[in-house]
Amino acid sequence: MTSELQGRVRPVEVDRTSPVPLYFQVATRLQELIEKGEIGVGARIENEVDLAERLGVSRPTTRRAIQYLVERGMLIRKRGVGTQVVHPKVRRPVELSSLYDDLVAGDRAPRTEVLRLEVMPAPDLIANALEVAPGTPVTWIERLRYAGGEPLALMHNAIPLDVLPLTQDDLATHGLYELLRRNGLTPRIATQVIGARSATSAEAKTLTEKRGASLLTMTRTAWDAGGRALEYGSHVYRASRYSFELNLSAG
Amino acid sequence: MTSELQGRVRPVEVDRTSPVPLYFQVATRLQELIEKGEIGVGARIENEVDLAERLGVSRPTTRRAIQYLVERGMLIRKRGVGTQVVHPKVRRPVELSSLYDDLVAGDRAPRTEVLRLEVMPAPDLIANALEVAPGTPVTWIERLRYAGGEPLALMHNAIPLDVLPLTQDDLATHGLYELLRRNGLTPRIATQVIGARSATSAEAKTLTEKRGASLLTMTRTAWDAGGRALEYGSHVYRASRYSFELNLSAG
DNA sequence: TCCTGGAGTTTGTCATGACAAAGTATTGAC
DNA sequence: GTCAATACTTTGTCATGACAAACTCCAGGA
Repeated sequence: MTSELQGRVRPVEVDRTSPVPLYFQVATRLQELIEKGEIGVGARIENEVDLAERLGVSRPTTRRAIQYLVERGMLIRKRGVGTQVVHPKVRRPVELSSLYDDLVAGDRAPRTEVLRLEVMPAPDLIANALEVAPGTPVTWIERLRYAGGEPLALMHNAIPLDVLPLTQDDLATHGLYELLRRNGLTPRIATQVIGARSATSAEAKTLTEKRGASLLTMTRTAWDAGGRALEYGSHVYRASRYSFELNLSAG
Repeated sequence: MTSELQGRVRPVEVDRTSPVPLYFQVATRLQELIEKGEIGVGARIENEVDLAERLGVSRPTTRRAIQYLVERGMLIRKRGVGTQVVHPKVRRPVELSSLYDDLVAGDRAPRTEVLRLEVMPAPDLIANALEVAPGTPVTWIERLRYAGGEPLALMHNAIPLDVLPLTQDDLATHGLYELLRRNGLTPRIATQVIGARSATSAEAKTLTEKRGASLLTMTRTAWDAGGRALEYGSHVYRASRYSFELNLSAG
């Protein structure tokens, strides 16, 4: 019960000429120390006041750095006690990225086949999800996504025409989210529903599954920072090849 | 193009005698105004400096209140532009709650049947998920969850014995998370994997589904603020009756 | 022995002041 | 009239100072 938990952080230098905010420099450095295990799980880090003084930054700056890691689930703070390492890895909140990006990052050789691409007036269901008037022109896309040479997912998307016109070539070589971002459209908020159902015979054939095989379903609507609906998607994944991973943290 | 977007917030009073932090009072009041539609979607709110002055609080306090709503997806900020309402409802991040709590909240009359409850040494898979030594004593639970009189989910959980001893009676009438919280154990971080598969004949029978019906699967490990693993769960849900809803926001 | 009270530690909240950076709008030159 | 430079607005970052609240620990009294 003495000072066994008093893991002291090593010197952290800040670069005031850098355009990177100081609080972020401090947070990044702390994160490195924790990920490398130099500050072990369970250890308390230096208190805010001392840490600030040693780094030559103000206490609010130090606080903000620590807060950043608290929100990511690495640290917890207790008033009167201190700040403790609870997990050596960053637990990201659920990410807002496309399947394509995920596969690229996971080195699973994605390929996309565009089955259909047409402009049509939005039916009620889609108009409702996108919060636009029924009949608003949208680009309707059906794509088959392969990974490692095998079909993985059948994807249906609707993108309002005035958000972004899309071509077959773009979609064959890039993820939808990448195309959105490239045009300055950044998804910021999304609502998703994840469920499951059995494959229809057409779906089974397309995905090279048996009829009645279990499929994961995901429908999503994504909005940009301005509150404009960018995309509605209704996808089915081969449950035998794919699952969703989530990291949650509660306030 | 004049000032149509300049929705000004009405007077907001702060109560300095209240134990509720000022930033939270301001945030709550702003949230109310937005939810009631008094500040419409797309409207800009007053700038930080003016708002602070009018409320008689400092700019950091105002900033913190606004930041709180930004993180919840109601507002977005742009440097040089201002702060804009993008959504009239709070978009909560994915919640860390149990199915039981959700059903109670949704008024779906949950009922729980405890099929099995025993203490056993943790097998490798579970020990691994809980990050404890293999063989550590855990309480192993199998429960059948009903909603609206019908079976909804078959739930398997492992709780380390030194975290919390459990009895059959407790579990029949309360959700697992409620029991944890009641004993001062608050889940703070969790990792989940959501997938799907076909029901085995035993599962189908228990859940009154046809053999081969699609089931949603969810495995989860939850940790408390101290980084201690509280619970490992492996559940299957009737896909015909249940799906997961998520709200995401990307920084 | 127990437990109550107070001192000390550490994070939580709040104020004030200052400058930087990123947009927007206006003005002026060509 | 068009375009570029400039002024202005608004949020982003940072410092300093102060007090409050929650927790731990130890000493003293019942």
